[in-house]
Amino acid sequence: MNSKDAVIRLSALAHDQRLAIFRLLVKVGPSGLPAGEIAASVGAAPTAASFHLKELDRAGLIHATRVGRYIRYAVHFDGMRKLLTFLTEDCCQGRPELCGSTVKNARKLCK
Amino acid sequence: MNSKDAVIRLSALAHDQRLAIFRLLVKVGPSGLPAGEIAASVGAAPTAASFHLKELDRAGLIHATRVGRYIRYAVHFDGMRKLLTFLTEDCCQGRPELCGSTVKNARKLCK
DNA sequence: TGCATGATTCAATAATTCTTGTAGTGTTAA
DNA sequence: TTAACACTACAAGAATTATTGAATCATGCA
Repeated sequence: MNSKDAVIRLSALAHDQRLAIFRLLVKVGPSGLPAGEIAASVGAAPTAASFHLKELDRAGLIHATRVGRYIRYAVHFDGMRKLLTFLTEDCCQGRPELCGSTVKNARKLCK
Repeated sequence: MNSKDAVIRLSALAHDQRLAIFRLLVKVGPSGLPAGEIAASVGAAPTAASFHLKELDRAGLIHATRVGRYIRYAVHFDGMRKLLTFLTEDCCQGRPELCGSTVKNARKLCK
């Protein structure tokens, strides 16, 4: 994970509908959802949803799998994890007591 | 933490120099650094650094404190934590085993 | 007060990203 | 093979964001 990839991922998430799509897929888990269902859930036109799904895919945050005439999208958990790790790397010079409640709460992620 | 705030924070981080500033401040911890030192560290002009610091501040990711004629910036750890939590909320419907290595590794955040 | 230093604000241009509609591709089933 | 469906690709105008230098503000000290 380098800075350029992180910026691409953060840019992908820095959009209302894309963030909603990402969070929806995080909730759903590895099984994912077809594009049409995603579009309906976040209230986006199919053409817009397709565009945003492509952006998230390109950023390495989700991945697509064709199943018959549907295309299912699911979160790319490793891509998400690497981004989160990159953001907090070497936090407080490895002295977690300096972060206050950050450590304790970060441990609750995806609990 | 709502979607709009999250998008503002993600947009703030989705920039090469701002991401570098943020990660630098995460490493440094609560004591922070003066604006000039931050600018020099990330190779930005003072005027550009000031602009980016303001963006990060406005997003609630860092905060400023004047100390004599210096202005020190430090990470706003609670703002960072809330963003990370928002991104992974209700992950896999509360069934962490579905995430694979995500849980285990998320726990290493800010270790 | 007057000056040097650290940092910010402003304004104009350049660059990127968003939005929307239309056309097109791939797949299923009659 | 033809029709219907799910989804994607492309293009153009609109809107937002980045960059830069000059001017300005705030503080400390002689």
